Amino acid sequence: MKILIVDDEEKIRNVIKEYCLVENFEVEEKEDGKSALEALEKEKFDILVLDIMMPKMDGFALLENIPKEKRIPTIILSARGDEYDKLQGFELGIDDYITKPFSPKELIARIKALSKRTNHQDIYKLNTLEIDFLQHTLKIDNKLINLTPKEFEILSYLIENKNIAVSREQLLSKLWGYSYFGDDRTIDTHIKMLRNNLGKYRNHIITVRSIGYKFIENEEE
Amino acid sequence: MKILIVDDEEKIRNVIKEYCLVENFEVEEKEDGKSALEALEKEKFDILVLDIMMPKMDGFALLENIPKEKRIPTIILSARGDEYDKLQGFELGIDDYITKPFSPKELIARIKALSKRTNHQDIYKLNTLEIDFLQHTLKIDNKLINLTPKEFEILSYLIENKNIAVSREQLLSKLWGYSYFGDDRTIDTHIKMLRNNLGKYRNHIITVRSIGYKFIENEEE
DNA sequence: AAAAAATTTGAAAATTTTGTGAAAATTTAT
DNA sequence: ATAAATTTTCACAAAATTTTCAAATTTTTT
Repeated sequence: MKILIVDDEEKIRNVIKEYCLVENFEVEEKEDGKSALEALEKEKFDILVLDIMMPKMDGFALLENIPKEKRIPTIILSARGDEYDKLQGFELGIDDYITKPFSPKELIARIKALSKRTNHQDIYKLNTLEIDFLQHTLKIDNKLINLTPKEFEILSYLIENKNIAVSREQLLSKLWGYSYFGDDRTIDTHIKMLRNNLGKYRNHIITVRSIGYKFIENEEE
Repeated sequence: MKILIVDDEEKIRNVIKEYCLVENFEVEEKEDGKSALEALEKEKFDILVLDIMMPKMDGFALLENIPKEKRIPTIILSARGDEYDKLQGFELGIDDYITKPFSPKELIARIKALSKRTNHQDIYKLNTLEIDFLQHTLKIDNKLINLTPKEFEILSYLIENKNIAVSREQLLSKLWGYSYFGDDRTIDTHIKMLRNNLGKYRNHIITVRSIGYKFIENEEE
């Protein structure tokens, strides 16, 4: 999860950033609209946290200037009780709204909630590979591939964290649950089966030595 | 889809309307309870979006004054944190509520969700399989199949959620009720009977291992 | 180049989950 | 009240999945 924070006050940015890092969110911070726009141009973010009151280009102006196809779920930070802000913001299609002063915990909660309701993909496609999370199915070349539950879980998790190395411990704790006392290497066996089942897509699962595995979207060098 | 919006604030109405139009919903707006009642009298709406706090006749009063046969799925707009509102509203049979300030995107999402769960069809057909949800009948090859009530409920639920894996817990909570302390496996037995009764359509009920079951529309390769 | 470390792999063992028939319990109809 | 129908429980078999383990392989380090 990658978050862009735009606020002119450094203190606020730092607080938010700190909390985000605890949650393992990737964070980029900008202090004005212009540099924020540049960042949005270059990188892909999941969520935008945006202060309304900023010198030069304010939050609304920024929103208006984001090209349509680059718009992302946005949480607005604004001064308390500013009804006018709210309405304006709504018209521009913001997704949530929190008034200053706010508790960083609440902001985090809202970020999570927002990402959950916007980034809930039902289907993931990569060329002819297609995962339907609702149906619990994997298709390759339009043919159903039968995955075991664990294989499906692992694949889902890797894809949720695509392009990110996921450790064995992480997999174990997320997919097996808190107290698992089995062999680390169990995962390897599942990965083996998973790779076999992925057929020609098998090398999208990369082993990251001494860490774990990652699912890559683009077969890189 | 036709929506009636009742709110005394013009700005809010406009925002909602705009978003609804993007979704191709038909919209009618009223600014008070009285004119809303008249509109409900005259036209047929699919969903009512209703502000609680209004001068003269408030939202609750409006709900109470809608004749029983004219009542429609309702989403309440209420001031944040007003717990009392929520409860009162629920007792009157509202279907969802959202607190102000709200994101219009979320409202749209809720409207869609609500319409999905209330506007269910009366009849479902798949080749020569035909379910009449009103009559509670199942026909295959034009022959009546006698299902027990539970079997019919399960089949209905699976079909309402066709192509989605449904967990045993979900089935239990939806079909048996909140607090059921029986055996999970009861469901399996019902599924067994259901499959037998479905005859040649038996393999439209797929078991999703470690989850539950799903009804698939297309027998996939 | 050898040793060490980490991963892959195949096969077997252990475990879990599901299908099914029959009986018991409960509800509904006669 | 009795019979019939429905629902639930249960246990065992069957099927599928998960785990273990050790040898083989690959990669990294010394």
